[in-house]
Amino acid sequence: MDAQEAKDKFIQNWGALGTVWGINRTMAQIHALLMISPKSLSADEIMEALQISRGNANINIRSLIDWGLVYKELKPGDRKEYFISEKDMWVVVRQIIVHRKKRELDPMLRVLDEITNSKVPEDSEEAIALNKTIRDIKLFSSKADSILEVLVKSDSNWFVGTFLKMIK
Amino acid sequence: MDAQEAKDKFIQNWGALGTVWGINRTMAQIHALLMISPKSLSADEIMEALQISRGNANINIRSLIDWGLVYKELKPGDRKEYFISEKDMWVVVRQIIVHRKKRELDPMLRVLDEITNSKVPEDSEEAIALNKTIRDIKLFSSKADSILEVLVKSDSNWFVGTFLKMIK
DNA sequence: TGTAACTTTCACAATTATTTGAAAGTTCAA
DNA sequence: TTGAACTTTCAAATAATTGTGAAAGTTACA
Repeated sequence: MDAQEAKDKFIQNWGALGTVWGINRTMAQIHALLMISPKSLSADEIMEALQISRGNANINIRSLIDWGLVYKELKPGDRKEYFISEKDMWVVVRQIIVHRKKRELDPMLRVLDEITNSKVPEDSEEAIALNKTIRDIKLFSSKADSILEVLVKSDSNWFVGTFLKMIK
Repeated sequence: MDAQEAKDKFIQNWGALGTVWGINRTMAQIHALLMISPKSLSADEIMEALQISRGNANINIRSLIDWGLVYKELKPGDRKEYFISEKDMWVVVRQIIVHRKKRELDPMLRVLDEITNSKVPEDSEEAIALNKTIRDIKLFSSKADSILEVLVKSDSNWFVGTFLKMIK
């Protein structure tokens, strides 16, 4: 396998993985491309490498910046913007967790609270089961939330080290 | 809010959450419906409650069984199959992790191994960066894998308890 | 066996998500 | 200011996913 082939394979697969992680294919591919690029790339270079349109490139680069996975780099004396990716896997995963927690877990918890606070009368077996399910999810989520908080705030080495010690 | 309204709201939102978690809307809705149902339901009851077709109900019920989130229940003297869901949130999340790890993480790691084993010549800055990225991802994944293994094998109370103690 | 009750399959339809590309907007050096 | 270089937007096109429903398949029991 030559270098180009290996690169393509990596980008393709990272893209496929992204789709099942709530990250669209192009966004994940741009991220893959930047992760394996030793230097920052311009929008045009990204469009060229992945054969995508300007609009598509623009939107997905912005999303990546939004997620904290890609940074802008301005070169003095050049009007173009260049992009460089976060390369520390720990930080990458952390950013994804933070972002998705905010986008998905939090709204769900809001809905559950809304239902809880509206005091659905427990006048049927069904209503009781609903309330119990909601209580369970909230309890579980608050635990998951604490764990994710720690995970997000801690340093990779500390976390993995302590964790692996704990299970011995 | 009455009980029906609360139920619908819960089902709708659980469905929406599913879509961003690699689980399709209907599959998540059926799961929600079963989670808040104190008794097992037949395919017809599910179709009726969610207003979906027989084919759709069938396929998604099978997937849920596949994921280990729903169980068949056979009532003596009744040819129909009834379905009941896993209600322990810890088990639900665990099953999802197991299933997705198998479906997503493992194939990615296979691709990375394939690239590594094909010995891409490190004859350019790019090829070096690619190899480094792949090494990093593999290192990270193997750590994540150990952690998930423990998480999957352990009991909820033990896990959360030990974890929260550890971070104090 | 025959047949009624139930489950599964699958071609096509509907829906949803993504991408394109051209036009509008912005920025900055002259 | 102007206009060239660059970025952003968005309506329409395309692609991908999901859902439908009727027909085929399966099963159990008379």
